[in-house]
Amino acid sequence: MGRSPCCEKAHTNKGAWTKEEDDRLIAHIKAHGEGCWRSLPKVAGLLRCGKSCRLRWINYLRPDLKRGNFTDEEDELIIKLHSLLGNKWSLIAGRLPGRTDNEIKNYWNTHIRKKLLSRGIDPLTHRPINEPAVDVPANSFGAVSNQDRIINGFGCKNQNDPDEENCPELNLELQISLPYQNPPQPLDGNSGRKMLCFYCSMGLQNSKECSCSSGSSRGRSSRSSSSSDEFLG
DNA sequence: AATTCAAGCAACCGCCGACGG
DNA sequence: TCCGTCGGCGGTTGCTTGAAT
Repeated sequence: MGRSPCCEKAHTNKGAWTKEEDDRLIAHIKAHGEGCWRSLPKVAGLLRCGKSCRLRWINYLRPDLKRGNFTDEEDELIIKLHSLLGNKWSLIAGRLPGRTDNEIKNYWNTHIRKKLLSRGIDPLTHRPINEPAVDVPANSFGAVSNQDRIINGFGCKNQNDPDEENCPELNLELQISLPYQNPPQPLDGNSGRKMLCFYCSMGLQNSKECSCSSGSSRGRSSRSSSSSDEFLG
């Protein structure tokens, strides 16, 4: 007695998607929206598993996807988020508009891991590689010490009292907020570039510590709940 | 020019939690 | 409360492409 398969595998295509399949999927979603993935293939006339359709749409066909290389800013943001969240790719992707969890996961494994290794940082723990081994759980999420945060450039220690946290906002007690979208950003007077404080770069515009601005409004989706609205609240 | 190897990426697999009956 | 279904997620696989020999 195993779990029933997600679809009838004997009559589904696998492997790379053809242009025709893509077109069918796009046309169907444009006409009917993202409805029930399980029934979508049948309705759309696709010989594909519903999961496969969903993956193809989310990772490749969605119109709001940002294709192309990652910027240095995106690199650094991914590194910061990974040090805080671990391999929670969907959460990380939520902070990078136009990027998908799969894309970020692949990018991490192929580029950022090497980048960190070349800096002498263990991509798993975000610790210096030659630092004496400490008892670190396999999952680095939650295992990142204050020292690590300082090492990685977002120290939150109170300089006067190392035992006191200055950043209650970084209590990532698994309260998830929605991806922030285009918060108001002050301009750097010299370069004209938009400068974000750390809190904004992490999507924490509502943070008391935010030095950029206040009162920004953010988009909401149907999945939001009153508790998850208050990220780190 | 042919072959081998490695890197990059799209797609698949299986597990888990949420939800509804 | 239990059970089945579904969507979503993270890990992994395998194909494609380009570099090296």
